Amino acid sequence: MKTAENTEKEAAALLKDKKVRPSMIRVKVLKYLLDNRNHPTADRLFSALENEIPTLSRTSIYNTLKTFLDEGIVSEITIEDGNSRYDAFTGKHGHFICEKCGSVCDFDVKCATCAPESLKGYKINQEHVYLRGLCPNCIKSGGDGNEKNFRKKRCKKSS
Amino acid sequence: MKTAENTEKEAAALLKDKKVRPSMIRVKVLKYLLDNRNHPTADRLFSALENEIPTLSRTSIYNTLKTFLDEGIVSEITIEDGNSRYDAFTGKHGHFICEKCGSVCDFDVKCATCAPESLKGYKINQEHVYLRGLCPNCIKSGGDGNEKNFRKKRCKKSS
DNA sequence: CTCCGTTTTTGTATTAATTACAATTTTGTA
DNA sequence: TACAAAATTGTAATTAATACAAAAACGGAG
Repeated sequence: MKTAENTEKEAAALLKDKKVRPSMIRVKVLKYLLDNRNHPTADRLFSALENEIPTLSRTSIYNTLKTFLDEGIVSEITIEDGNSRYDAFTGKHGHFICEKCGSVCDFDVKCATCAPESLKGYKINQEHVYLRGLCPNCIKSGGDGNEKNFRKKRCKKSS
Repeated sequence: MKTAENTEKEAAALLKDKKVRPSMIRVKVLKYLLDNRNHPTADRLFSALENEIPTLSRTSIYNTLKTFLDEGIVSEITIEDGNSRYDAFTGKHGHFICEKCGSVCDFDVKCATCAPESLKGYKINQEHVYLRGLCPNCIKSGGDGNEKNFRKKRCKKSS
């Protein structure tokens, strides 16, 4: 069974592997991403960890994420404008966002690659598949998902 | 042959079709999007049109784009964080962004849909496929595209 | 054509995410 | 233990986008 200490060790090992010094913040951020596959924003990560690390600053979260991005430890999900989310899972998968509640979930993409032959002169580094719509919960609770200005306002907290 | 007046009329007709009053700004914004398939940001649209419409304000660009989004006249491309781009072409296609020069181009996606059966309780409204990498021009001009912090800084102008 | 209510456009102020940067603290090692 | 390098922090600045209210343009009824 997976324990908290296990993911902590796993995170540290993963960092050493990538030649990134496993400082406390880095380990805790990566551990959070491994334990909580909820595609958090930088702000959500900060909120989740500020209790554990009382001196934590937002800049450190941004620094950490930048390091992780540079080393390919996490990928950035830009499914929603102006609110980057981060994902530590490397297997190929797509992301769905509910336009009502803002939750993001993974799904398996059917095709191996979406890149066609017409891009043969290009170097492809990343591939992202994003779906937008309504999740089952929000369908149940009403609204057909075609309301105007649905979830257009910025909101800080979303899962 | 396609003339400037033609796309202007085309844009106006498209708007009337969607029950959106074809004001000058709306027609010119839509015309720009139809004439220039370069996936502009709001700011780029503003820069492109401020000469033609001297009283233009950025807010009007945002208002116009919001109306277009609500009516399904354009779609929003969030391939790059913190810089939404807009596209008036409705046929299914993916978007590639060059991590060096920031240019965005279209490509045909190979599979009809990327949504798998596992999402059968969901309502899918939009599907986006984004690729990131290096375009042929930037490959020629050097750099392997794996530089750290490559095009991480915000920059206003990009095509 | 003119009046009047509605829609569109505009300008200013605000919000919120992210970055810049310099100072401080921590870390690894000689 | 001491020192250089790396990590962390706090503050200020930047930027895209939004809120909102005032001004302007529009369109139909009389």
